[in-house]
Amino acid sequence: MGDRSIGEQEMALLRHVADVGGATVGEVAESFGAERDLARSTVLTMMERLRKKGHLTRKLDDGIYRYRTGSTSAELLQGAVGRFVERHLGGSVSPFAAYLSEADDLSDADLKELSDVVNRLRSSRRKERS
Amino acid sequence: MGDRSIGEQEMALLRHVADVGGATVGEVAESFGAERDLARSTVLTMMERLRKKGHLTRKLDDGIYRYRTGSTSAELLQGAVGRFVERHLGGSVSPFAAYLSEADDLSDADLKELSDVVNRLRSSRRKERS
DNA sequence: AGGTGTTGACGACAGCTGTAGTCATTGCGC
DNA sequence: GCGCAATGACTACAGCTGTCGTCAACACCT
Repeated sequence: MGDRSIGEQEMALLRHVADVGGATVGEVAESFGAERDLARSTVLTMMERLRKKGHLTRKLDDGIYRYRTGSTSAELLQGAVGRFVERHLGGSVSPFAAYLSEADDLSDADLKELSDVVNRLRSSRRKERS
Repeated sequence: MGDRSIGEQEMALLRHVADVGGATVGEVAESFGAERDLARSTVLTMMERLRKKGHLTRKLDDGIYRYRTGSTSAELLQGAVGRFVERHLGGSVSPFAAYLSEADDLSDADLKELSDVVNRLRSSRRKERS
């Protein structure tokens, strides 16, 4: 178990499965796999590795296995971000701020979202300090 | 060349060299290497790999090689963040926002920095739209 | 019965990373 | 002159990821 490390392509596949809410190897190969030009066996191998690592579960359904994730796509991403911040940035988000200030292709929606989050955090800080 | 991929430990080493502004293998082994319990040969191997990949340069100085980075530690981190956002988040910053809103150990300094950046971006947006 | 497509399970291989051992050279102290 | 420590260059190897090929078992269609 314990072995929860995950690669980039694996994460993409995992999110795909999470997004469609469960899928068979054949289905994943036709959508996700076809987009990236992967052989069916490649998709199968990745899904089985993810299962061995505990990121996917499967259940026999009508004769074929249907795979599912335990988390939503958003949760997976959030976890990935957390690991990244922890491991690469040593827990500080300051480098991320530096990146943002240079990002010219930031969408208005992203900016608003960030702004909202920051405001929410700020106001909750104020409360705690009182 | 082109081959600029980099691993986690490699990035840490690279940043260390950037931070001290250039160092010999022996020096890196004694500081960075000792902290992480790495053999001198391990450090040497990593530094040479980084050099082959173009992340480090070296120059004979008093009989021994002194290695240097082309970028500052901050720039390296920023690049890492950029690659992460690009590859894992598909260019969207929204998952980062989700992460932030859950991060309870965010420092006041980090929060202020984020807030400042967001404000700066917002005001420049206003200007552009006018 | 025979061909065809789908599914599952393995085995395999290459490239990257992390980590180290070993060997030859060289400069320095005794 | 000799031994020791520092240096640099190689070689090596294991684990993870990404990618497949192949084989066997079934299910169907004709």
